[in-house]
Amino acid sequence: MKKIKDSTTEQQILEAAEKLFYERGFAMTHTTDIAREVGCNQALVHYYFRTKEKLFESFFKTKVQLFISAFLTAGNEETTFEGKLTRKIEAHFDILRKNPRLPFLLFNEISVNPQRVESFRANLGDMPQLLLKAFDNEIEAEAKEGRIRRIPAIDLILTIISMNAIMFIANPIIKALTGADEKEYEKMLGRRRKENVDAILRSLRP
Amino acid sequence: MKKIKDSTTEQQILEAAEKLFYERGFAMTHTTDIAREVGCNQALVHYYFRTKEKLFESFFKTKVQLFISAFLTAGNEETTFEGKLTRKIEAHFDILRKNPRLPFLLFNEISVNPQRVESFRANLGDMPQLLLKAFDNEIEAEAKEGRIRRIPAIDLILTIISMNAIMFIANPIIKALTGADEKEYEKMLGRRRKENVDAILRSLRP
DNA sequence: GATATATTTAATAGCCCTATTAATTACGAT
DNA sequence: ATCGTAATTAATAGGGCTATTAAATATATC
Repeated sequence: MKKIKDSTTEQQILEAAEKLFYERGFAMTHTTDIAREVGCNQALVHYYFRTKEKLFESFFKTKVQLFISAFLTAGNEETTFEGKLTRKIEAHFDILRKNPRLPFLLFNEISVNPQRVESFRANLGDMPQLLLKAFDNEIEAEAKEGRIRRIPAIDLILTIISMNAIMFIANPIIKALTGADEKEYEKMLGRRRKENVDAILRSLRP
Repeated sequence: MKKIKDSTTEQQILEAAEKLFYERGFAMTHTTDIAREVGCNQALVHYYFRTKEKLFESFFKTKVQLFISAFLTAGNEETTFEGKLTRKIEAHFDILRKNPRLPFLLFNEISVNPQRVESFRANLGDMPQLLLKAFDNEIEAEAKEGRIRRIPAIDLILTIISMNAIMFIANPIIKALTGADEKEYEKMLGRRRKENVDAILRSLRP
């Protein structure tokens, strides 16, 4: 009666949708494109996901969680503040490297369609506020020891996100400005990963 | 025979287009929307600009120049490296504040439609390369004096762009994460403007 | 193997969007 | 006032996209 295992088709559709949403965003990805990508009939896309909007959301939600969780999990095994922070920055960078189009899509779709912030908020609850408070405390403790200057946690987080994300968001512009090809760009990425950690740690010195 | 002065209509269309392109991007802005915004017939949009694509380009070009020129003009009256850099960072931030949707649209449209990089490149020629080289020299001179550490100019510029732009690109997400309203957000912006200069200068210390 | 259910397809309704065309009005020059 | 050009409009062709429907095929269950 019931499907035991996800037949591969539904999964395929989701994957094709992911690829195309990444490449073109929501508005410019059509259900016909998705079907063509999978090699199935366009009606199937609607059969499984009803509407394009619902398909997008089911893709979007999992990605939002992925994007956020980088900060939460990484670096907790480290003992020093500097060690923890370094690992968090690196982990964030690495997840972006694996999903280079993700930050862009995130910012884009939320901008164009502000209601999506709700799905965002619903997924996270008040975790952000708690996280910020905890982070503020850590900073305060470290500052009390005189090892770093005081800075609001939100500013530090924004700095990390922005410095890491820019390489992926601005990828085509950077290539155009610098004339770098794909290979050189990869090298830049490796350098930038170190540079970001370095610059951020320096910027925190008292 | 010839139009002496741009009749206001063409200008109005361009302005309405600008507003809507900022709000919704290219794909989701329709010529009918633009006409409605202006209060004119939709055919007029095509009468003046032929196609939606051409209309977009004529808006896009001027904006690209605006975006770039911030770096070139600002701070040249200052004498010290630190003074110059500070002014450049601030000027860049201020231009973004006046055009909060600009970086986003820039990144977005170039991502979705990579051919636009050409219009980008055509507008700028090899200015970027020259600029980078000049900046590299300034950094080297300053580093030789022991006042800052060595860093590739491209990294420094990317840091500036990313740290400044993030507040505008991620506006809705930041509001969602922090729960800030418009007023609080404005305050954050003011603080962030200072913080960016501060953090960047610190990150350069030897 | 018969029957029920799940999957897939073909066809299409209905909508909205871009761009064009042909007709109308406004306006400047002589 | 008239003629010519510019500006504007109404109407619509033509195309593409989403979503639905009804029919066909595959798959599981008994």
